[in-house]
Amino acid sequence: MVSRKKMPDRRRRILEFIQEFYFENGIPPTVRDIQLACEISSTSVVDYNLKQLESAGYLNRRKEVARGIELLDRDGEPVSSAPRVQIVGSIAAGEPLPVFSTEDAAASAEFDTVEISPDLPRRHGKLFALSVKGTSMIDALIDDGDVVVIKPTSEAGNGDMVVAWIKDEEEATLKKIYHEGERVRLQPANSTMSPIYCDAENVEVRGKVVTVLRKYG
Amino acid sequence: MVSRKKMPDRRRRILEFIQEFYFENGIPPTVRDIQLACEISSTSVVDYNLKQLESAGYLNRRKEVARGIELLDRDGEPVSSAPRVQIVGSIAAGEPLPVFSTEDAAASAEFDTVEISPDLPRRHGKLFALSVKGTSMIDALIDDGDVVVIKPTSEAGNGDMVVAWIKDEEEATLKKIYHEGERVRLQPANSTMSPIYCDAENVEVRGKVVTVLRKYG
DNA sequence: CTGGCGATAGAACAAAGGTTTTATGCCGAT
DNA sequence: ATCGGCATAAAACCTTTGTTCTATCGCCAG
Repeated sequence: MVSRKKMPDRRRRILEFIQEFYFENGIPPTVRDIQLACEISSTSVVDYNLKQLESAGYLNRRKEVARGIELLDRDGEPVSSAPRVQIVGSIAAGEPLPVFSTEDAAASAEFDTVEISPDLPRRHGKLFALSVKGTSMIDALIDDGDVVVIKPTSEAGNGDMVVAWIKDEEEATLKKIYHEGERVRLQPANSTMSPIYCDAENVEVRGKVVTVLRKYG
Repeated sequence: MVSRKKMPDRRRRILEFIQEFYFENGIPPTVRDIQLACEISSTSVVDYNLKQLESAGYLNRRKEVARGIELLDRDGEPVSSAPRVQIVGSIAAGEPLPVFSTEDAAASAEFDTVEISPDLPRRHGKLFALSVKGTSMIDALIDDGDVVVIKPTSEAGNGDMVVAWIKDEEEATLKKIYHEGERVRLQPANSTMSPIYCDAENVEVRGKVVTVLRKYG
């Protein structure tokens, strides 16, 4: 994998400028745009730093193409203007959760997708989605038909909204999680509802909820 | 305004290619990319058609800039890769609603914005957003801190989720609306809750809710 | 001190790509 | 027939922009 540490100031500045420029103009900057903005004396210096950024995995350069810089997200994927995530299944009380791994999802192309805001993959990397079946998540303010976007992980900090699988109930649910020693508190997002307490052994975190999508009309 | 009718086949093809190319590559095509893809014998023909498309309001051309084509949406606004809508205020029970008109919002630049999925403005045109203060919309499955994206309109069909202002209660709310003769039924999104009935005269629709944004973490 | 390495410079080159000029075929209106 | 607009052509032109070459500077380990 690519190293992601100490980057020279100027290099960081260049990268930030590219992101900002692309965001504002919808096209990548030229080498000379960068040169000007970052007060660099020579285009060759820009080129040098771009090459460094490229081999560090921050961006891609289309050869001999005007404005050929292509920004990459943390997984090395191009930052698309209309990112989509796959809906790998549904979540409902009492139904097993679909297994979702990066490989699986990439391999099986036959899933629905939803378009999401571009900054989500920028911030969280690879994401998946589940559609919610039924109103069993209503205490988490999530309705039938809503789509929850999930960052796969088995670790969760206190207060994270997670996809939790409660083993002995055979039930999947969306709750805020709090580790309290031997047990786990699952708190509905709806503050008027009461929490659930479970044995820590009995709860499996499958992912963190990044956002909820609900469309009307 | 710009006329939007009978467009020569080739011109339409060019426009579609630009959209497709930009979508797939994240950068606009060059004149020669278009020439090749649309099987046109000369760059000048492409240029000619681009000029036509430009004066018809479909796109913008940055002069003397490589890959300077900028697609415009139906309002003549650049199709940004990361569209943002302004949060023109907040919505809460018992507080007046901010006035939102296209002109107002464009003029006063000092608002927060949220990034939204690009297909929303494509489908709905100009949009606004309100941040929800307090838990008074909890029956509509909308939490404190959520942001609702709104298409401004005073008309609403049955079943639309709308921003409704109830005059004599001096209260703004988010509900599904149903016209029932002399009166209006305001139905919470949460199916376990009961509807409210109001006099039709007493309810003002300010806009339709297009989507709800809720972020975790 | 000194060779090596990361970073910077200045200048020039060459390909990519926007723009222009001039000419031609195809109508529909006069 | 013919004039004018619309659309198409071919070729050249020239700016923009990626790329390369060579040299220098600071720093650090040997």
